[in-house]
Amino acid sequence: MSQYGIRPSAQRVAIARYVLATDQHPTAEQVWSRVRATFPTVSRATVYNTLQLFKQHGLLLEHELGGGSAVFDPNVEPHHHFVDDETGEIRDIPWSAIAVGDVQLPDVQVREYSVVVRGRRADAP
Amino acid sequence: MSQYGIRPSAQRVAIARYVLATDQHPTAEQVWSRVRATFPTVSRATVYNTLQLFKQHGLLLEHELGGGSAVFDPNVEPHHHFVDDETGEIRDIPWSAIAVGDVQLPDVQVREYSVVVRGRRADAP
DNA sequence: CTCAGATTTAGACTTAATCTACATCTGTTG
DNA sequence: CAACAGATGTAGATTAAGTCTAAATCTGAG
Repeated sequence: MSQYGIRPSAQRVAIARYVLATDQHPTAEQVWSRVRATFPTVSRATVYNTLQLFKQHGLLLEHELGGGSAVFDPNVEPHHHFVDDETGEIRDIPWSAIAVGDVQLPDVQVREYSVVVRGRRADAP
Repeated sequence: MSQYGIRPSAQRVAIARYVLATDQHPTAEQVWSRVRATFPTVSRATVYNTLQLFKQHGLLLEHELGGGSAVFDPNVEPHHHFVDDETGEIRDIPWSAIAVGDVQLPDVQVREYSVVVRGRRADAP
């Protein structure tokens, strides 16, 4: 973590161990709740601050995909997303799984783009 | 409006006149604020309820594209979105402007998909 | 006209997220 | 090692979006 210029405090390490390893796309509140299991005194503000810090240093991406709250994703490579209409669950889709042609818009410098897919599990009841 | 089985109360007409005609992608709070200018007694609950009603009847789409709040869009045809990193402004992109290949995911029934593009205006300071 | 059901209202409530003021920790310097 | 400054963390207040509730009002069928 220090390679990124982030001082590895105990709180930050506890947060990192969870959020940099999960593929669950947790919300900030879910991260807080999860981290408190092993670090009961960690405050909400520290979790929110640390998530923003990780994001600023390129360790995390923050997505808003519905459900009313932002989720965090340690997969910082370009990829697409699937959102389950019924459960809200989010799944990463590999970049190569969807072919997207040139994205050029008049008067726009494109920084990034991705496809958001919504639907349901084929075997859902 | 009655063709859709929606009783056209004065409040609903006032809301519809704004939100079904705009391309500004307003949030619910912005709709409320805008409608109050011509209908000062309309309540927040009515605006929220009516937006959901219009959405359920296919007159509106609701998008979450960052900025922390949902926006409403009377353009219900498939299309993509551009989000300005600096202003948060949202612009519709015609479906035909971006070529997207087959979207097929294992064990998933796809209901819809679209591309979200982020960047800045080319002439921004 | 009456009344049941639909609609609206004001305000309380919930939740995510941010902010603030103070406390604590840590690395550096003497 | 001790002291200090800056970085980090804390609890709790605050804000903002959105939802809910109970009561009031409207509307149209009979």
